Amino acid sequence: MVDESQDAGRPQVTLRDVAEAAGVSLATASNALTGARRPSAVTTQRVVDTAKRLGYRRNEVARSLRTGKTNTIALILPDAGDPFWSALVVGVEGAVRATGRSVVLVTTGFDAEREAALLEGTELAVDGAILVTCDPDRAARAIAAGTVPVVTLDEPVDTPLAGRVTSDNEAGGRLAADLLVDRGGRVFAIVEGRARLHSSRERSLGFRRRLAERGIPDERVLRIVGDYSFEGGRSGLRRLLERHPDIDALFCCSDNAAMGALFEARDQRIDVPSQLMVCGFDGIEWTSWVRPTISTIAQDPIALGLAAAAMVTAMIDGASPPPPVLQPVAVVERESTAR
Amino acid sequence: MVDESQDAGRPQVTLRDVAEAAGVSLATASNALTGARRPSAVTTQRVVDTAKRLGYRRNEVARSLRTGKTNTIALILPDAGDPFWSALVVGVEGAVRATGRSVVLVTTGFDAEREAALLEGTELAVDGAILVTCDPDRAARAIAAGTVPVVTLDEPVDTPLAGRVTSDNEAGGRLAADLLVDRGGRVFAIVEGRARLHSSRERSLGFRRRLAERGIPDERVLRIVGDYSFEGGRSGLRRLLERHPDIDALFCCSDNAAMGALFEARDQRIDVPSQLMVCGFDGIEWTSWVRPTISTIAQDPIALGLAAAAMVTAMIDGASPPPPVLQPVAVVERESTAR
DNA sequence: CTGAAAGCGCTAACAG
DNA sequence: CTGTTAGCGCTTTCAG
Repeated sequence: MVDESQDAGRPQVTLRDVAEAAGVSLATASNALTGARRPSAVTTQRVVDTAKRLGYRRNEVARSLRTGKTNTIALILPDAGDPFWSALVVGVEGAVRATGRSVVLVTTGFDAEREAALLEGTELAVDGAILVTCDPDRAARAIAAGTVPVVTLDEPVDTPLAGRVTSDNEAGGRLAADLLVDRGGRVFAIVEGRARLHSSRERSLGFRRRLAERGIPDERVLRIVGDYSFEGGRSGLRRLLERHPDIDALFCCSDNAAMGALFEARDQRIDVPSQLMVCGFDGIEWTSWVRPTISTIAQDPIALGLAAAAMVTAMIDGASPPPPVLQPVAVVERESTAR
Repeated sequence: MVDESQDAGRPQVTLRDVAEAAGVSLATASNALTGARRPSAVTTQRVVDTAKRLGYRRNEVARSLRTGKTNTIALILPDAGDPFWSALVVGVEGAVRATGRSVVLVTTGFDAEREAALLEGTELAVDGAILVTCDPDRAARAIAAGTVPVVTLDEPVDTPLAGRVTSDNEAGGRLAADLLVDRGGRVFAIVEGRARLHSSRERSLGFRRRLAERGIPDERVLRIVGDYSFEGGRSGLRRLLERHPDIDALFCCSDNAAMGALFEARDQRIDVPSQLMVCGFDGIEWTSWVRPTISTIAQDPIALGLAAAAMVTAMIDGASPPPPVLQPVAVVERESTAR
């Protein structure tokens, strides 16, 4: 059954083989190739040449066992297929790679227990983890029980034990409010994400606070809880309209939801933007590919990935969780709010 | 500088600690927890309880060094942000996870040398690799020089050393041809992907062979080399129209390109589908979100991931590369070809 | 500047 | 059924 004939022909060339062939000790060979302590130039050269000649490949696992570092970071998220999250994967992977490590990608399918098990368990053999949680409360406990440094990304988790990198969700909500007010909105509504998500609460809060500052009191802002999905936006708008057919300015807490809302409006023969303005959140590519193109509050997934990678690196090197990083967001104004 | 105060409070609990606390030998403790050989129920229970009490976490790195297996598969691809590839990431990650392994995601940004270095080098410490290549020829050489089993996915590589899982690209091309002929196309054109990609060649070949069978000889089929990107489709159609303004049926070898072509048509005030029909390839989600919705030849990224994971698993267990797997594709007919 | 030796934590022979 | 022992391949004191 288990034949293990791996690469039957060539047994692994070890550092010992190289050392013997080069006529130096194991220690010198190691130093020549990996170089904590640099041997003489001529010795180094001889070792390097011998290694190449023999086709030596360093065994990273043995190295990891000895050094206690795997040079690997876990990226844990609910779904790598979501357009915004896949952009985040790109940002994180690039930034982590730039630190000389690689990324172990694990998706949880929105299973909070699985997410917690990954954080608590040791099944992963990584130096640290970057987490996009689907359940901040459960994650907070898991992080406390866990053993490697964790940076929460995009979706904040309320714990001092983890680093935190998010977009400035509240500022984003405020920008959306200004946009919709400036373009002449009168009856405002919002499709929020799932209630337990801080990001959604902050976006909603920023939106409503800014509306209040612009003269629209909170009790006049219609709210519904959906989620960040296409279907969440679609059914969210439908339910809103059932009770308030006069809504003319909608803020969706994700672009997926904005997309869903757009489809619902089309089905109900409500023209966007003349009858209903729509503003999304995230800034994913296809918001510019549909008609009408969708105005949105854009996050910067590359910058988010960079910040998360830097933070987890610092924590691996022994730092306590640095202060939270808040990435700026930007308004992208398009047809869906053009009056 | 390097303080390494990791988890300063608690030093790692090793298996030896557990064995001592439970009053058994190291071997018995190992067997109780990992169980190649099952100790008596009572002993096992005692060890398990002790491990839990001490907060023991198995060191996967040490285990890997001993067993020679990392339980990790590399997924190497040009860009995890591309809509189709991100679907593929989802498929592969899920399938690999189901085998009890995890995925190390590495993107190459279309850098063939980097891709080759990953395949040849040892920087990765994985049991096997699933490769979506950007340069089949370079990859073939790298695979020969490499040391772990490789399965090429989606984009075939011409080497007997690697396993191969692809969609039935030629059949897909034929389906596109039938669709466009059946809907009344008269002047046929194709925007191909980059010349070195086998997938593109096969899609084009299937398309043209089937057209020939339906009475449209190859020399009447207009061809242009673009790439799989949005911009490739957009500029591809533009260049085609410059020379042949009468084209009325277009096959794009990717959905991204079909999307670009749709935009070019809109800019040139060419109505789709009445003046120009467009068919894409891949089956990504947003082809159903634009107007007109785009007909396409759908691949099945979940099935592809499953097949690739199964194949690489078999190869890790010592099998020679199994025969290539060809996944079926399916026509998805939508507005862009509705006459 | 170089070498000898210890040992990271675990599994798998081999004995009892 | 359980224990003893020998490493997996590497880095890193500690001596010379």
